[in-house]
Amino acid sequence: MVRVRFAPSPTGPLHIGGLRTALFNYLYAKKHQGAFVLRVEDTDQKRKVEGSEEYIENCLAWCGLSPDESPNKGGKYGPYRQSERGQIYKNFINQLIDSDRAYYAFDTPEELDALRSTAEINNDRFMYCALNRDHLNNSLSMTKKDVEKRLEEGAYVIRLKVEPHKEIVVEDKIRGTIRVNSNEIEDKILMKADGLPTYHFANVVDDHLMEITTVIRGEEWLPSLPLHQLIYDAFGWTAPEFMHLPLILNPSGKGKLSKRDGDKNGYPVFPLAWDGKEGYKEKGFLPQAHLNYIAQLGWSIEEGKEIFSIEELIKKFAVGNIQKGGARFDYEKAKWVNQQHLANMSVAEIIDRFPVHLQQLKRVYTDVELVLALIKDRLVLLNDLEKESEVFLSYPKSYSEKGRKRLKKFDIEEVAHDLIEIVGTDEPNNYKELMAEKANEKGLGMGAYMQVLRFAVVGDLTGPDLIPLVAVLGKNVTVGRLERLIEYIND
RNA sequence: GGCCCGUUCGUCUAUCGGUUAGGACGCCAGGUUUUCAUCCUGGAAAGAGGGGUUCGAUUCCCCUACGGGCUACCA
Repeated sequence: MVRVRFAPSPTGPLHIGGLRTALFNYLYAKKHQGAFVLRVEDTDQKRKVEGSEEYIENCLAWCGLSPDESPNKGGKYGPYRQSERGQIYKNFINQLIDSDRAYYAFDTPEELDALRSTAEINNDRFMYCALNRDHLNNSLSMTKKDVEKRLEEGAYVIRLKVEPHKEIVVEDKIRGTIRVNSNEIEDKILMKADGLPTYHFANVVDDHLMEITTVIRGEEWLPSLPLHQLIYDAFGWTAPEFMHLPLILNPSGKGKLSKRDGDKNGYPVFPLAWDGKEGYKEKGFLPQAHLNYIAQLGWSIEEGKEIFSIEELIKKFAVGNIQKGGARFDYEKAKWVNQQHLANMSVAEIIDRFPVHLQQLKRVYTDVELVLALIKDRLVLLNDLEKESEVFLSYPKSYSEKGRKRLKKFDIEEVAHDLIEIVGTDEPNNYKELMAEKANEKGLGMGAYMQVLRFAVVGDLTGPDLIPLVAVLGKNVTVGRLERLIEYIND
């Protein structure tokens, strides 16, 4: 059975890249009727950020990517929080010590820093490895007695004993075979002085214990894949298969998408609001539309088609179509995808699913469907519902400067009076015809009447289909707005 | 610096040796709607560079350039 995991660390909010990793894990699990596991990698207590674990769960919930096993939900492979698995790691690290695949090291961080700086000065790199481990303070270089003494004092780490001059061959489902010489790999720390494992160690132990069959994670992990392979080998375990997803890049400037990019570019990088900043939900994105767009970053789903439901994404998920290069996030296209999803929804569905955005409208109109039918095509984001509702709820709060200028060529007051007469005495069905007559009479274009009417009703030159709009507003309101415009003109 | 991974229109991408290099977003221009939006049609816009292999390279190989990632007792 396929088992995949999404393993974020609660060091802050989940961002777009993390969400896509979660999505791909979810799609892969569902496609193969497997399990989608959420594991919280909180072994670095210093970097832990309050509330971020809950935030991650909330994001997944908003998107409908609900895990089959998680810290909250539990499961038979738990606990699912690494901070609660301390004893497990201790047991397994002892195995490695006993089999001479790992060793104790007593060098202080300061000592190591010093070694690194000197190396850097000499245009070199310090690497803790077979070449120099005999000259450093560890259980391989020291006498047994000294080692015992240092162990009693505490303050030690455990390092992987990497055998030099070996070719390590790893396989990535997206990139193929990768070969690295073990001389390039450091004797990485597996257990820190605080008794907690590093990512590399906890990750391998947990993936093994949780029987993960496929590891789907970001490309930033690719360089440590050979190291992970070495750890699997040290235990004599078979490694799962790996898929390293291309990174999501910052649209402007350089590097991968980061927290700060949101502020700079004026759009969110988080699914939900965080730290007072709006997320995609608050901006009015539909979760399925957001996932649809994110899925396309680095994955060509199907030629000539862009809009997919989650069910379709599951059905079509295939490793072979995943891109190798990083993809830049494009907010404009993300919005377009949302617009398409909204357009594909029926008026009834929108009313049913987003009552919050329609509260005002419902208070005034008994037939909200009628109103929504007029504005549905104009919606890009869900929040546009409020914006588009305004014209149905209140007189124009202001008149656009652009509109003013455009209408200057007409005698607005005269046209408005004609319109009051038309609207006040006849039915919407006849408006156009009557306007045409008047226009003809005055030697004006039909546009003059339509535009002045729109300007009076909306306060701008854009808005829903005008005659149906006026029909919904009713005579009194429309005439009132025309009178208001005349007042404004004469002001 | 070292190691690893990448590189097709501005952006996301199609192409699995032979194509006028296709689509989408955005942009521009027309059309429909005697209004707005939607919609429709058209346009500009790409294989990083250099070597090979081949009858033929965007496609396969090598080099260079560029981009990205990693290089912590972070994940």
